[in-house]
Amino acid sequence: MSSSKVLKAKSAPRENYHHGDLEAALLEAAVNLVRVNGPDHLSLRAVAEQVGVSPSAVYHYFPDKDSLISALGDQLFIKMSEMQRVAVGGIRGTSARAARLRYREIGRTYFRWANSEPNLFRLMFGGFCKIEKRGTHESEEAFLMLSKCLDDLLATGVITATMRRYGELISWTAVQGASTLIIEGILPEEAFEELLDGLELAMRGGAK
Amino acid sequence: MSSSKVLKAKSAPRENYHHGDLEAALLEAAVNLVRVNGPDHLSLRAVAEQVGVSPSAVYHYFPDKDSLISALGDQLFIKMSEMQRVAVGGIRGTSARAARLRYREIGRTYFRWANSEPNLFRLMFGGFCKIEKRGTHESEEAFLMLSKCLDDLLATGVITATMRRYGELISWTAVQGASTLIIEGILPEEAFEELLDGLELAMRGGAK
DNA sequence: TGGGTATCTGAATAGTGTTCAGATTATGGG
DNA sequence: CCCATAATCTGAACACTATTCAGATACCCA
Repeated sequence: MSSSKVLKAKSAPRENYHHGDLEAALLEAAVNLVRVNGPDHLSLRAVAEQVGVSPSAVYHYFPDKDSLISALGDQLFIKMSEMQRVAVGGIRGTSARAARLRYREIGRTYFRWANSEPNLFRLMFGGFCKIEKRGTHESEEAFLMLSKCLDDLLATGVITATMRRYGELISWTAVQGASTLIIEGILPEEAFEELLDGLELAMRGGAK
Repeated sequence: MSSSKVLKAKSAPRENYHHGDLEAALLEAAVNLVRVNGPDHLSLRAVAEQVGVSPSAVYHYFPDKDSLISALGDQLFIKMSEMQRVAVGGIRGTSARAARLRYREIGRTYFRWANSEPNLFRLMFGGFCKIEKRGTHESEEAFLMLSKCLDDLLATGVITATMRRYGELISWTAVQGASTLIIEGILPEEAFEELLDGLELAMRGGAK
């Protein structure tokens, strides 16, 4: 199945027995394999082999294969919320225009992440990583970012107070759902910008 | 891992060599296993064993394990759109109230399906089944049902013409996303009804 | 320097998807 | 009715997987 041999870890190609910090190297190797082969079809042995270590070595850092995947999921949630912070931070200003751009950019970043790395997105939201308390925490951070963005929209008079109440929920779920439906080939890619148009319009109105 | 032995296929417990129609029996066994163990962790051998057949027999009906899963996905898409038809058909009348109830019921049925069988939902939308042309077809059928429902809402003056344009996209993606986020434990279950409230409100307004 | 400990290996077990030669049964034509 | 042919299923094999554990290795601190 594996047509081309991948090179070992870049940080420590052939160190003496003890590998600097395996845990990180394993996660890095795993994320690359998942990206290519999907969250199912991840092989523990392949991860170990790519790092240049015995399969058994993995079990000193993760009790399970599923635990490795869960840890990977946590890492991806953090990475994703960092991308959001960068994206929204890149648009400055207190004008209504800036607030609207920020709103759209939050959604776009979410979708771009999903669309550029579908297999990682599937890992995060496909029931692979058992979220106990960690993942929820990171998700709430992204949620707060969206919440703050909607506050700006309300302050600048772009959205109504009524829709402010439901804006978070609708925006988040719609962007999440669109990401899934598009990467699974059920919705066309162009649908996403259209969705953003619709969402912005919906946020404007909504009063009885 | 398997604590309790499951009984053989009900239709033909121990027929003579040739099993009436395997393909259906295999799919039925597979859907039960996926429901319990998740779309990953599905074992071809376990499917064969539950039907009471050799593992090799599967390959006369499906070239692959992934093909079996894809076929299962197709079946689930059909089943889901049938549930939608039943749900929306149960609410009759041309009043605005009936139209609103239908709108909510479409979303609820979608979510109820996801929430009651999370592993089947994950199979459908988690990148397991490679949709070529089939899955899209069934999805479009469900899409048309929602579309017709929105037409009723427009005709009875519940929603504005502007939001009619984006209503399908927003509603579908939001319900899809909420289903995912809730079954993965990221959003609380109560959020769904709140989302429906918000969606209904959003459909009402939206005009500039 | 030596002892203790964290780290990693090698081999073994049980289970997986997949292939293929051959056994078994159904089916249709004489 | 019987036989040849085709469809269906089995058994064993291969390469691969996760997981366990006794033991080898290298680091670190006393």
